[in-house]
Amino acid sequence: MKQLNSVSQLNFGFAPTPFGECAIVFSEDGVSALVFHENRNAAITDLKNRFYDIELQENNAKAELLCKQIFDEKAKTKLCVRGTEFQMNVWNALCEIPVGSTATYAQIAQKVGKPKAVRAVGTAIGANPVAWLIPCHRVLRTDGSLGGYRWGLELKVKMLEREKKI
DNA sequence: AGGACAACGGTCT
DNA sequence: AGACCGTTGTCCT
Repeated sequence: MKQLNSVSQLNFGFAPTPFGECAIVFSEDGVSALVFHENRNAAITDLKNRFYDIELQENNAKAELLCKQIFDEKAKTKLCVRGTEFQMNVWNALCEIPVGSTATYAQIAQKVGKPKAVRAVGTAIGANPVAWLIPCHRVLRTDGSLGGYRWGLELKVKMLEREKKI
């Protein structure tokens, strides 16, 4: 996955998904954010926070096309995100969890070469900017319980169930 | 099965 | 420097 470096402008828009409406931020280089929200204002606040230094241009038509591609087809979507080196490592590790299976926070910590940084892995996963595409929902606690989810545990469960069927 | 708790490491203020 | 966290292992009841 690519690192988003200094750009002045990105596209964003709202679009329907099987899990409710999402807000998505994107460019030629790939998806920079995909978030769920209670209402559009909350989404905008969230995104302005993440991209405080970048101008966001609304383009819902493009956003809908992109989401169709993401959730209908199984084509791989390019990613272009911003994060610390540690976070990038963690997110890359998440992308290696196969569809339909799960991993634990401890396993991810192991994978990024910092077996004791479990707690930090948790926060890094929580900072994931791109729901679904970076499959942070596939990470559970070591004891098998759900752990947390930034956009609500209910959504985490829905995503896991949908993947089970594929 | 479930609660309390210390230790852990990255990130934010 | 201190606090916050999508955790974990251990030690309880």
